[in-house]
Amino acid sequence: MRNVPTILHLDMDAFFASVEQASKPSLRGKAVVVGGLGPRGVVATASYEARVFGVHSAMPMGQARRLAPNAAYLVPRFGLYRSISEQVMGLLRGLSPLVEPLSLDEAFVDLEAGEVAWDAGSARLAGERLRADIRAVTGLSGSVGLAASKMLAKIASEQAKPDGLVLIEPGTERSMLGPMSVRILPGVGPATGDHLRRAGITTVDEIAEAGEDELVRLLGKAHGHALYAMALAHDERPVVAERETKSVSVEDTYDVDIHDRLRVGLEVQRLADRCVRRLRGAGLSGRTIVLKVRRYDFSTLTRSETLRGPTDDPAVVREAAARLLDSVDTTGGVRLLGVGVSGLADYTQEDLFAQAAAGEGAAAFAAEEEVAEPVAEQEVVAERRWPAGHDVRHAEYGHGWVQGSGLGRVTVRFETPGAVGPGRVRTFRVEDPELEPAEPLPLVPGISVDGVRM
DNA sequence: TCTGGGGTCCTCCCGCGT
DNA sequence: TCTGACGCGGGAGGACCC
Repeated sequence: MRNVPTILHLDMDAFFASVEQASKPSLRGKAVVVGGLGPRGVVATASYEARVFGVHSAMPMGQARRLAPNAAYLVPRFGLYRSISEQVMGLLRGLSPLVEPLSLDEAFVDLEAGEVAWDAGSARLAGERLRADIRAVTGLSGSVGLAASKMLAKIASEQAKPDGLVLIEPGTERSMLGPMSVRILPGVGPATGDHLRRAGITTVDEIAEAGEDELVRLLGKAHGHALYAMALAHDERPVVAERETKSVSVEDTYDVDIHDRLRVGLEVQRLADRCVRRLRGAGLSGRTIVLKVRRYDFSTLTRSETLRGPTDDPAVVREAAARLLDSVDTTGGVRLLGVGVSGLADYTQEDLFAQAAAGEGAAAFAAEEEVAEPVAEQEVVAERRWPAGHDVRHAEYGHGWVQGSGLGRVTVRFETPGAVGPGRVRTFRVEDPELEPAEPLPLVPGISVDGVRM
């Protein structure tokens, strides 16, 4: 392990919620919850104001609404988050060629490889400058951790939150880590945490004291060795810029369990098509088709089938998924269905025969894009057409966003990211011809969401 | 109170070939 | 010829992460 704190971990603060607050002045300083709004939705991100009420990620939406009934509840806008994420990742790549994104809002950077830092002082300077640049370009805050390894840099950024920077001086990591809960180590979740607790191990120091053999006995080879090393603050994992995709999958949780076997079959076909579209979009094909079924009682099972060669043919994936479904008992109803493809190969490695076969059905397949769903209820139509939080434009009142919809009405607040105070609120009929969906506006005036100066 | 979606990695089991 | 060890691919499930 290097002995200088030149690995940087960036974690954007409450990313989705912060983006929404930046684009909607009336929500600044308010509790904001972003996530699925259906009956089975969960919280993706809660603003710090909402966390005060006990709302946190992965919490069922219903529970969040009871805890914070007056918070703003919004549907995620991944397109917008992705474009802002790209701006941030661009800034990171300006520091070093070794940038490893972990998600839209997190990344590791090897500052030494970028020759922007060689000791604690220069690393801290680079980190503070980065935080200032992120704020200037996106208007958002990010927290930075600096340490001599990935694990410690990540722990440091956690401690730095929100809107801070923490640097762990080499030589101090064992004494810092020792008294902390085992749960701060990467790879220790609820199950492993319980497992260790039953063995009388609750702190990082106790892992080190237990010894490597005992850990391997408790948790198995790979996990035991890795955890013991982490507890001693040994982590040699390099920052890796390019990581190849290993699988592509899509899944849907249904608002109401599906009992009709025919309908289950149709949904599986739709998911297979969506999965193939994503696969092709990434220029990939794969050999193993996976069907995932979550039943009414939340028990989850997967069935898979490995083909003789890789495919990106929708018909082949549909048929495999249908065969797999034949082996699953769905009586009692299903709450989730998913289709995935793994064992990926580059599309270009596809043999010519398979490509020719794929070509035949391609036109028909492309035409099937987004088949209209047979939706009965007016409410659902309104919510689909005017999702809470999405941008709209009105011929007379200008740019705004949907506060809510229902009973044939849609309520819009007219304001833009640059405005100082909250904007006016108006309600319209859902079919109002003067109202139309709109693209998000840039968060920082003069800098578009694509990062281009205007 | 009732649990998303998209991934990764690990373990265990089984059958097969050597 | 029988048996076992072993490696490997495939299949299922589980834990974890954001």
